[in-house]
Amino acid sequence: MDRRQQYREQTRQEVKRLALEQLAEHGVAGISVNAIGKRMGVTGPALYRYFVNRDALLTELISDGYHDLADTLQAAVTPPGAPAARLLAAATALRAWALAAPHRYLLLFGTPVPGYQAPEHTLAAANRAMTALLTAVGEDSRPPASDPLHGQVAEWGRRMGHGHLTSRQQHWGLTVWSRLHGLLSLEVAGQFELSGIDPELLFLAEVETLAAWWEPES
Amino acid sequence: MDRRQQYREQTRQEVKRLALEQLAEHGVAGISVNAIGKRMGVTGPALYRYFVNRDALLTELISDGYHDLADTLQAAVTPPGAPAARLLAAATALRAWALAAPHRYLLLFGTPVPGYQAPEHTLAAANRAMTALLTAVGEDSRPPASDPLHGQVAEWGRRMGHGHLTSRQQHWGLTVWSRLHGLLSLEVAGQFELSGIDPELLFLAEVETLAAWWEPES
DNA sequence: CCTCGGAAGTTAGAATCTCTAACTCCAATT
DNA sequence: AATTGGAGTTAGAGATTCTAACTTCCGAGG
Repeated sequence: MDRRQQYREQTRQEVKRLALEQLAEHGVAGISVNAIGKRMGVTGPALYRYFVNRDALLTELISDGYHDLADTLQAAVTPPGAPAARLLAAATALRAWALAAPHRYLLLFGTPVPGYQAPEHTLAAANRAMTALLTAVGEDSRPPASDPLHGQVAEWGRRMGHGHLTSRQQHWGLTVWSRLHGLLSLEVAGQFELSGIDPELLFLAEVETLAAWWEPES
Repeated sequence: MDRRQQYREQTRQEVKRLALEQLAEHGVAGISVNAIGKRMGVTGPALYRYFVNRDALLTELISDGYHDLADTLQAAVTPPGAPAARLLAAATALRAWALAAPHRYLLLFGTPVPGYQAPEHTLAAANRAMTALLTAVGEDSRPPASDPLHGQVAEWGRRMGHGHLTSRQQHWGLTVWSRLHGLLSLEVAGQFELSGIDPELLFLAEVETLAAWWEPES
């Protein structure tokens, strides 16, 4: 890489780092090109050399976020173990990741950015995160189902590159994901704040319920 | 009510109506005081006679939203029936409500508005919605549990005015709520859009799983 | 019926934002 | 050494929310 390009990349990273700080402190609306420039000791318009506009910056933050989450989940499920243990590891890692930067979690999975349309590249990152979760789900000895739903899920899995799993496993993975996300998004949005209920206990109870899936059928 | 106050109230309602239109069309960022004024044939600053600031307007939309949702859920669970049927009714009503105005759903349960702090009045409305859902949950013949979690839930239920239900029922209600919200928030945020999976089937499958709770224990 | 107080609306403007255009300047490459 | 192009600057357009000062006008009370 060219020396110019190195500096350029360095600056881009610094912009994103500061943007994440502002995101953490003041939410997505706090990500201001002018403010970031000021923090870098530079005027606002200078940054338009590095990002075509504010949305492009946000898009890149989202994309990076998906990749970071995928790495985290992948690391969490890498040590092999019983499915229930892997699920617990993945769920715990997911929650830790979400709570470490709530605004970033919401940036990925909350209210979508108005004009934003996920580019190919981002979808791939999102898929990596999903695949990591499906890895945690793993085995399944149940007979395959053949609803219309399972057909759609199977087709989706083929396109996403985890067609080797049964559609039941993939559906189960989606269910795991949506249930964990349900609790996490409520927690991160502060809905439990005044309730006196510890969201962690709620979360762990849900994980336990999910883990029961692998116990012998009744 | 004074005639002046009548006009005033009428204007306030019109502002909120237009705000909801803009919300539906362009998201929360599209709610602009100036734009609403223009649509009403009035300059922007005129509206500050009716709402102290933009946040106050948003807050009122949120509050109204909770009340509307509570009414909807209450109506859905009013015809008595088997628990599973009531749950299906409530879940279907909730989904219909969310899909009828996705941006409004996100306004209530998505990324929180930056400076926003729910006023007492809003919490009461939110509680009404929760109570309607708990009504759908209804009976339970399981023995009570005594985790720390169930203690917190029971305490919360007492404060919220549904202390007559067992903590298990209340916990179950929270679970129902978070699972439905998990799927709905993903659907409303457009996460299933390119997957080829029909979110309704996913939703109904989850409702079915929830309904199985009332079947005799294994 | 008539006055008058206060509500409602206007314009002007401050402070913020994103983003464009034109310009300067410096450094690396040729 | 000359040139080219990237990086930064200032100026400014067009938004935004919101305040302040001013005008107009209507409903309520005498």
